[in-house]
Amino acid sequence: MNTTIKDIAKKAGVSYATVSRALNGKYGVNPSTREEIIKLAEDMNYSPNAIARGLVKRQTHTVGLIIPDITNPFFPEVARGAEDLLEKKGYSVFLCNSNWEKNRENKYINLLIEKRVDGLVIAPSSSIVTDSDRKQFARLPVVLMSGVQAGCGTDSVVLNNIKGGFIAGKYLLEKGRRKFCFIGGSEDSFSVMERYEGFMKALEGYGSSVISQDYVKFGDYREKSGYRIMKSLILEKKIPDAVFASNDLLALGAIQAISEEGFRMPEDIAVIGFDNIAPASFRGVELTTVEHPKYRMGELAVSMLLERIEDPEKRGKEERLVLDPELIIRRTA
Amino acid sequence: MNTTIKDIAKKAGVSYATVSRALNGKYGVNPSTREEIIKLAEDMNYSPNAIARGLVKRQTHTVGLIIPDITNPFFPEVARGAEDLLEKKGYSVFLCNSNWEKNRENKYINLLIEKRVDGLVIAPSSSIVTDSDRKQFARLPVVLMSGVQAGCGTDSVVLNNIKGGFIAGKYLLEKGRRKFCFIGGSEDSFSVMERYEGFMKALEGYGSSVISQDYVKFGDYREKSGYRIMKSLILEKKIPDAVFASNDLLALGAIQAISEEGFRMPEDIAVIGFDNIAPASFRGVELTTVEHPKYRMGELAVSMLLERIEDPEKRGKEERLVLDPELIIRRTA
DNA sequence: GTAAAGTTTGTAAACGTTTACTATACTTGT
DNA sequence: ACAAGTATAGTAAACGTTTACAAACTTTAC
Repeated sequence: MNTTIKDIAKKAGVSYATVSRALNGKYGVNPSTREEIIKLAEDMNYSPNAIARGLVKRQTHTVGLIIPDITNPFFPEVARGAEDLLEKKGYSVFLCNSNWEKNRENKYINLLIEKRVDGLVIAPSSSIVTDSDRKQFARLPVVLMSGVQAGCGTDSVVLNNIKGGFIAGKYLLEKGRRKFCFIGGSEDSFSVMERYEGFMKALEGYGSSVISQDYVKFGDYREKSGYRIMKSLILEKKIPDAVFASNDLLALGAIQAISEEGFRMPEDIAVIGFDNIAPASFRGVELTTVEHPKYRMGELAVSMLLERIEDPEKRGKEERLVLDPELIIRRTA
Repeated sequence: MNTTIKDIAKKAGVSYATVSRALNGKYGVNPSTREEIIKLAEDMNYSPNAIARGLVKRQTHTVGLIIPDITNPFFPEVARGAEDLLEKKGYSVFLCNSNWEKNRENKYINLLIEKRVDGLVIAPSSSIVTDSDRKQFARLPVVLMSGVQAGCGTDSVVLNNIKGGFIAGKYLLEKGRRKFCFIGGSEDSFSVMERYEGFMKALEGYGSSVISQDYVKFGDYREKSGYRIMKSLILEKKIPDAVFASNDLLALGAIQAISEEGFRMPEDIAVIGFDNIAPASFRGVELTTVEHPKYRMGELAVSMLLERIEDPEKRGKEERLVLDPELIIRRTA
């Protein structure tokens, strides 16, 4: 069994209140007894029980981080940004993969509330915030990240996706491209649609001459999906001169199909991805893409959360932090 | 304030022991009262306090996962394997990045012990297990992963690195390569040295004619390091016909240097990496490498840990699970 | 009709802390 | 020498559960 404060008290011949005070550096205990107690604690291999402390203090110094999938190269950086700041502030973090399932996400939210985390950072599996979500979010500070609609009723930190799509489209246009293709992840995804919207906005004025609806395709967020979409487009003899994918994985898949079919990049077809995940910068890939400050996003989300945990005043104002994207020009466009 | 069991008891007009029993599906409460209590709990938005429960049951259904860096593409898969199984078993997981710092790792171990996790899965930042480690590990079930020496005194799941190095060397030899280069991460890393050892074993009988000491280089585990090492080797006119890197990131860096310098792969120089991280399979990369069952490793480590948590009998036997590597032949060798 | 057994409920202690309140023993200043 | 203040320590309640034990009531069996 673990040593407790009472064991120490007994050995030191004092009450356990004194031990608590001594160990927590509180005012009002004789320096010599304090010293003795600290030494005793060390000798007895004492480790304070954070569970018991959490019960009385009603806070656990723990937060939950719910993301769709840590295996998706977008999220490790977000997680790292979050964790680094949390660690510095003395918090621990529960990692939860929702696996893009609303159901698993909800189960986790409930579980974390039961475990009395001090707050929640969520990169939601789906853009829509349900009533049941809202009910849960009322119980504790929550900050949403990435792909969250304005007016969702919760604090959030997001990317300016519209701008991201816009700068990609604008660049391609300036490079003289005139036959565009858009490959998106899920049509239900808010951020995908925003990127699409921004992209189309850049193309305004050029109208349907530069992008026709059968060059706009949706799948899931995976490489394979980008590959399949691009491949079948090419096989149908629909050859664009520029492809904008709503994320890098999709773009990577598209690249694979494009080079398999013998087209050169960017000469024949230019490709721009989104997010600037690590593999995008590898030699032999060198994907032109839109930078998404992932680490920063995780960090900011946590910083907002901590503010709200520490100061209840700041809660419920539905603040929205918007990060700026940036075009990273490499080989493929 | 959150609803407690007592609030429910008051409203239902029963003692709170009864509420506890009802909610936990324990034997011995009248079906109709139980139903009423459950309904009441729902209406009152009751969420059981896992902290309080943890205090009395002396278990938290929580484990800690300490890894060097979730941003390193090796670890997300490990983490996912761990988390998937834990989730299924009703456990939550603390994610901790040691950032390869022994100091941060130790801080985390202490913190997690304070938070009374039921067990720990650690991918250590350094291969050596110190006395202070051992002292902490005696307090709770611990399973070590990856790069852990036999005889370290703790249960572990590892890869057969020697075999991994061996099959890489053997394959290269069979392909007629005769001028080898080895690029390793830290020399202090046990798994790097094992991979080296296996590699050299394959080359036995050929002796120093095929690999000289100035073709054996160490750096850190990052892409940049592989790039730098390979680049300077080539600039010194030391041109091997085969490179074996102790991990894929290093190999990716080496590839970059090699193609920048105008050599063809595998014709001029063959490259084999290690771990088979996701980017290794991308088009334009297609790195030949040694598969490391990462997801499985996370899963197995957790499964061992859970065994030990649930059955104290199984503790302290220093069991060692060894996974088998496998050569994945792609473009670069 | 009653003893035995079973069902349902309540009481109270325990888990390991923190902390408000109280009590005692020293210091000071006058 | 004594009132007032200060430094140090102790007591006990609280945090929200679970659970051993006891109590009350209901069935069942004969």
